[in-house]
Amino acid sequence: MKQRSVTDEQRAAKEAVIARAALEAFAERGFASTRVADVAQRAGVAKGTIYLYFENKTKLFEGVVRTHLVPSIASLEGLVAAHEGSAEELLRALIRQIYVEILDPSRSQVMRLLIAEGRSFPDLVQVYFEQVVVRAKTVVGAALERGEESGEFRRTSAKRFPQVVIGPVFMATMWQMLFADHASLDTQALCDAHLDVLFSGLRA
Amino acid sequence: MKQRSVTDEQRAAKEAVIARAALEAFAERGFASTRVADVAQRAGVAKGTIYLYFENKTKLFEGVVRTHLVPSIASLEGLVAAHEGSAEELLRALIRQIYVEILDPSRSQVMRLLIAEGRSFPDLVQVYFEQVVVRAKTVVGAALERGEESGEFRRTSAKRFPQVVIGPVFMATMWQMLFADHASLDTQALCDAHLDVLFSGLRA
Amino acid sequence: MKQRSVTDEQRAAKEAVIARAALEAFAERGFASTRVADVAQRAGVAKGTIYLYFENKTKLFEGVVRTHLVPSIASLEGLVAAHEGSAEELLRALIRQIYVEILDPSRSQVMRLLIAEGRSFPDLVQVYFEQVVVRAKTVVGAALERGEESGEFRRTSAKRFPQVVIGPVFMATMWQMLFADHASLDTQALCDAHLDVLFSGLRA
Amino acid sequence: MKQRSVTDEQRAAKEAVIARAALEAFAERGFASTRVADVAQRAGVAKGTIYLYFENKTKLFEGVVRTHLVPSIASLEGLVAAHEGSAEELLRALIRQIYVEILDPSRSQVMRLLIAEGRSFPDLVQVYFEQVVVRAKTVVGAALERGEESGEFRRTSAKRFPQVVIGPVFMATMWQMLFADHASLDTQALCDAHLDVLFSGLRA
DNA sequence: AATGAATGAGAGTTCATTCAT
DNA sequence: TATGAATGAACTCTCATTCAT
Repeated sequence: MKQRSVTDEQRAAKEAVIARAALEAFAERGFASTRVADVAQRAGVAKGTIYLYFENKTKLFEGVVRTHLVPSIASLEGLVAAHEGSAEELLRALIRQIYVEILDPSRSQVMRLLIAEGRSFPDLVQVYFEQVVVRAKTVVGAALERGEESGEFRRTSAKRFPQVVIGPVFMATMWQMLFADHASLDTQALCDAHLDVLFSGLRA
Repeated sequence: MKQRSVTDEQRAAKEAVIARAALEAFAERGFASTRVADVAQRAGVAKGTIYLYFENKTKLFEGVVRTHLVPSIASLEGLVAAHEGSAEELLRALIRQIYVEILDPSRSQVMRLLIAEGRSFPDLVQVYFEQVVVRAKTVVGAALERGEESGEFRRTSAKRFPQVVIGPVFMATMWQMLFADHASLDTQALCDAHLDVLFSGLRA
Repeated sequence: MKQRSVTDEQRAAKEAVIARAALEAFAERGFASTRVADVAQRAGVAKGTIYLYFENKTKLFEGVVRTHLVPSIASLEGLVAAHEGSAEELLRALIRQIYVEILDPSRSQVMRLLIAEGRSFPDLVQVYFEQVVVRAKTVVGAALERGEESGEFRRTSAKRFPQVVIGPVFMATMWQMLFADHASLDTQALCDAHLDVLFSGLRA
Repeated sequence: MKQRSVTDEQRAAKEAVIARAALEAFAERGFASTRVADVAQRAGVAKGTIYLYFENKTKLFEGVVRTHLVPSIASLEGLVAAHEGSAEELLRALIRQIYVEILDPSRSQVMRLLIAEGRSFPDLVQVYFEQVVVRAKTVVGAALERGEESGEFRRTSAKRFPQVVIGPVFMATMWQMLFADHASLDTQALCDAHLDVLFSGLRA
């Protein structure tokens, strides 16, 4: 048992190494242009070893993306569940947290990969939609709802369209990935500007 | 002369047919996964014919993207130059127009392609940045500035970050491309919600 | 009639232009690497025009080689038939003429082409063998025979192997084609040395 | 160490198999007409395997030719260095050895390839010129010189033109490659006739 | 379990040949 | 008769995947 468990740990560890290498490689070159040999080299293993951990290149991609998909939303949901103060405070905290999460390189790389390869991986898109997008939308929607209920926020149709609230965060991520070389954003200042305009716009 | 002009026209026409087919194919599958033969079939020509119009697959991609890159900003700049009413009216008109432009399939497909393949085509990214992004940013920034000057808008740092204003439009586009199958957006309603929140947030 | 004859002349003239262009192109790049479009450009006609004069690329090659194959031997045969002086004088004249003929660029290019492409064009090799090689061998053999009969030359087996007599000429041609850039031969001096050694070797 | 050395041997062995197959294929069809798949089939490996040993088709050709280029001259140079008898004996031995070397199929095939493809591979021609031609010329020239110095040979300009001495050997090779089917040479008898005429011509 | 040599399907590209003009 | 745009077969080269070691 102990023996096996050690082996399992080792296996999981190497799988993680490969997955990390794969994410970087895919993010850098896209799915089709990434060679399995590249991933192997980055991971410091031989080409054939990849196939001991992942069935094929497609499964490798799916595995890697899935791995990096889910974990971030729970913390947002936790914020909402735990929060006891004003709706504005809650929404501010949420948005700031979203900025943090989404600007994390491996998270934004996954988003980029989904935008790039989504057409070829509809299952991944669906998982992402259900596990991330819908939940994030729900969380933000709930905060907006709470603010309207409490009378803090005007009644707007924003709660039906949390995209209005999230849009700038999303755009900032894409901007950084594409244009950081040309004009890097001061995301902290952008976040402040975003919150300033947003809450002026929402307040009753 | 007439003869030649007809030939040139024909050439341009066929080049356009190929370019259109290529845009669709690249948008659907990405650069690397798109086979030249696919583009040919879509365009209704033989594989070899592509090479009479484009030097190679890379040049085809660049050509197609470049073709669809530029044209939309001039109309926005025209709006600003011609506008005589309030800053709010101007900005509303601008944003509505951006929604229209950006949601146009060929325009949004090009954006998606740039996000997907930008790492491999830095020149294209640069052109897009200079010809589209900077100009759009300038236009929106100018409208915000005008509103602050006239006292219509509060003094916020939004004018330094037009991304706050544009973000929702951008997100709507990406949403439609990725999630239209799962939950298509009512972009008209979203635009209204966006403008509602935005101008409440901006007004002095 | 006149009309037709003029047309025929024109046809023959253009065919000759194409053939000349083809010879140059083939000599420069070999059969497989020569593009029909290259020949057309050299000849100053359009690609399709070639096919009005030659059935296909292979026939073009065969035609061109055949055209340049035959004409040179008759003059040698004429020399032998007409000669009345000593066998040495005859053989000297023959060899000098062979130097002249064989070093002519178009003739040596044809030889090179046959060496290069012979395996793929056995018919051409056969024609060359029968129309050129055998006849040249016969001519030289006859001169040697005549010298032995007259007592001018020792009886050697050279008459069975005119290659011994011709070899240096042949080698000089190949040398010039391959090594002219590195060390061009003084073919006149080489011819003199050749004749010097040869006739000292042959004389009774 | 042992392990690695076995691997190296295996690698070298397979490379040699491929090189041999390639030489045959190129000799038979020329560079451009030879398909990499043909070489692979001859070598009994898959198409892709060729590329594990040679960068591309051109490098394969160059490698193969280079491999078969050099080795033969050293033995001739050895003959000259070691010889102690008469110049005639030396030159006879040299020429007989040249007949042996040059008529060896792989050697003559390489010569044919250089004649055929030299225009496209000037580097190979240069190597051949420097490593083979110049050295052979020097060796033969030295033997001639020695004969003149010792008073065995007349003073002729043959020593400036060893082509006069080598020509028949060279021609015999080409003859065999092109015309063996039509009239195979008795190279032994030709060599005898050659030496007979040559030394009668050279003797003082 | 790990390796990396070997495989061969598949892609980009070229070019001999055709044919509408 | 002459053109050159169009075709598609055939080629080189790559790379996901397998498998003997």
